[in-house]
Amino acid sequence: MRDVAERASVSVTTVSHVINQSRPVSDELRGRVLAAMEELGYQPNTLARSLRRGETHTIGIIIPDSANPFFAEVARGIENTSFEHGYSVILCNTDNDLERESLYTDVLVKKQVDGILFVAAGLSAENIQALQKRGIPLVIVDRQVSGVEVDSVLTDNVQGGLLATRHLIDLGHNRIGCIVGPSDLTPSAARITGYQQALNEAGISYDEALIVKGDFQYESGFEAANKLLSMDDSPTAIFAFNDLMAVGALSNALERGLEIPTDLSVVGFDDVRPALYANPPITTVRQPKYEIGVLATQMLLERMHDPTLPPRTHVLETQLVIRHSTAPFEERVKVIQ
Amino acid sequence: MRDVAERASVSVTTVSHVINQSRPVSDELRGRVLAAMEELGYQPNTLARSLRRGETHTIGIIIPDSANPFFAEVARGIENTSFEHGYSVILCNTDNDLERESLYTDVLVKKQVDGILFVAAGLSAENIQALQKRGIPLVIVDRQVSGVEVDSVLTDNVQGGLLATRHLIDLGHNRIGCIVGPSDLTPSAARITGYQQALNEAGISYDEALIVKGDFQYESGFEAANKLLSMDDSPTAIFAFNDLMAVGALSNALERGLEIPTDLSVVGFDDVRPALYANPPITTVRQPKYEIGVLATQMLLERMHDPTLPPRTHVLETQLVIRHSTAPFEERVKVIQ
DNA sequence: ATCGTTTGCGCAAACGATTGCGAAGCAGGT
DNA sequence: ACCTGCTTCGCAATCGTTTGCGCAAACGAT
Repeated sequence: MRDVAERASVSVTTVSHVINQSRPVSDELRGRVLAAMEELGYQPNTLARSLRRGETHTIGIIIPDSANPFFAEVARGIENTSFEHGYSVILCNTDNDLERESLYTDVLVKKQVDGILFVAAGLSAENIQALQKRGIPLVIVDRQVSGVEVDSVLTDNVQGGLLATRHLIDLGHNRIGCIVGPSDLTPSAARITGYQQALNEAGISYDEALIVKGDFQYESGFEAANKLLSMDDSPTAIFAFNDLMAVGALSNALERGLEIPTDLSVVGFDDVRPALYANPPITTVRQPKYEIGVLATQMLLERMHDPTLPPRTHVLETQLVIRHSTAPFEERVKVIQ
Repeated sequence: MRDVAERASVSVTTVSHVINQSRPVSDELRGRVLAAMEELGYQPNTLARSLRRGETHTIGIIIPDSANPFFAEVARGIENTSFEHGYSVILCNTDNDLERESLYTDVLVKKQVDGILFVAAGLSAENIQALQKRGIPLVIVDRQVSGVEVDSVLTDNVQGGLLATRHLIDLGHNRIGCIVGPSDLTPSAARITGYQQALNEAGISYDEALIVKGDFQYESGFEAANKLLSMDDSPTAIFAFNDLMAVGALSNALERGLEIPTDLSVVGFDDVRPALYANPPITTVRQPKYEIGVLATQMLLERMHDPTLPPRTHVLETQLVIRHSTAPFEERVKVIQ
């Protein structure tokens, strides 16, 4: 910058001001400065600017696994809108490891990111408050953490559970297996609530035996379905709490020689590509993944620009996407292989 | 830092040296400094350090689409090893948009990243040389760009094409449809070479009509298979140049009522999860995706530490993963629907 | 007593920008 | 001739570190 100033015979102050348009500069000088910058191939040093300004134009995103199709979509939404607003994103995968999460959080604050997006993160209310106290803008995505006021965007998981279950009930099913996620996670709990609510509406009693726990991975869906389908009184439909597990369940059913959807209905959650790729394509509850990322980023940007904003929570609607893995239940004689 | 120094009654110099262990400091003073840091909750300012040191401990990764399962795996490999070595990664998706790619590249150099990983990027030899001239460490992944010496890691795509095609030939197929990628991309071209080579070995003539172009997405695989399978003399096997297209092809075949693998064999490329999830699970050519990311990152780190290193190219082997989408070809009477 | 080497420490100048404050120049009004 | 009010600009401080250089004390050996 000093070189530029010298070449244009002005002070660095003036150079700074023509770069940032932070003060009127005569056309004469502006021209000289611009020319000098051009000739020297000058590139402003973002680091120095950040140091002085106290902003890095960078945000951090803490996420369990960017290779998981659900989170991958969310991340793309985040990255895209960040880019549009001139922000870069530092990607931090935690694999649900709390230690790694807090390590990464530390790195981010040390790097002075302008804000942090916590996607399905495990941090506690105290952690959040500590960050807020330090003046770090943040928004929580896909997790509900009580005991603290914080910007967050989530989807209506109760409604999602309701939609899926009602759909199956409407098709005549009354023994509906449920492949749930880790019980400590808020989304899973909410979906169970929706499931139960739908059963209640229809006067179907809740059967604990039909609930099998998975971990949101394909393999666990396969195993869970294996349990459900080898029961004496096995369910005629399965509601998996995400598509990966639904696909796993589908595979297991197919492997047993079941016809889908004739012999078994399957519905998933999320609406990620694998649900669409499956044969038959799987009926699922869509979460607006990309939009979640977009919205979360917008909220973060707004908070960064105005830290006094009251905390807001956005709850997004889910939507039932009916494909070919669900069909009416028809009473039939059970064939014993 | 000044506060810490004051509280410990030492100079900031000493504080700096106890932080960086860059000079012997008496136990007495070190103790006082450490205590002061603790009491004040002092966090060193990474920005200032980077400015002074000329290193940010951050690398950039330029990639077409981190939501694509193939790239997602590569990205995880990158992120993981970066993390292990104390580096953060800035994620830049380009969607194969050259302008966005160069915009992002610009941002990265302005942010003074210590190095850049170009994954399947479209930059030219000139672009690379320009960056090299500016002293920016970089490595190219999954693309071969001629006319410039640069670190790069790629997979042996000729071998991959060979493996897949030989497998089908060994099963007795001699009309093998091929769903290729955009022809300007080096991996696709190499796989075609492998395909042709395998045909040659077996004395099977190359039939242009069996080659259909896709764009590496599911939908294009579906469409391409649609073309191939509605030919009069349709192929008995399909080799898709990535798994997404293979899954698309599979769906199309299934939709036509074909039995897989009895009526049609399908093999993919990459070995991403969707290939495993499919029913039947798809035979494919595995690329060590995660390892590619790991290796590329290691190479980048090495170059960063020693810029004088001679440019190296690592070529990784592929591996045939036989699953249930391929079977011996049996001559049979064609059923006309 | 003398001398070269370590060891331990601080001063002040970088690094590359931004910004408060004040000065200079010029026009117009009295 | 003097004051006022704009515009346009530069000086120098500042952001939070690192680091070259100089100095003094301690040490061990001659």
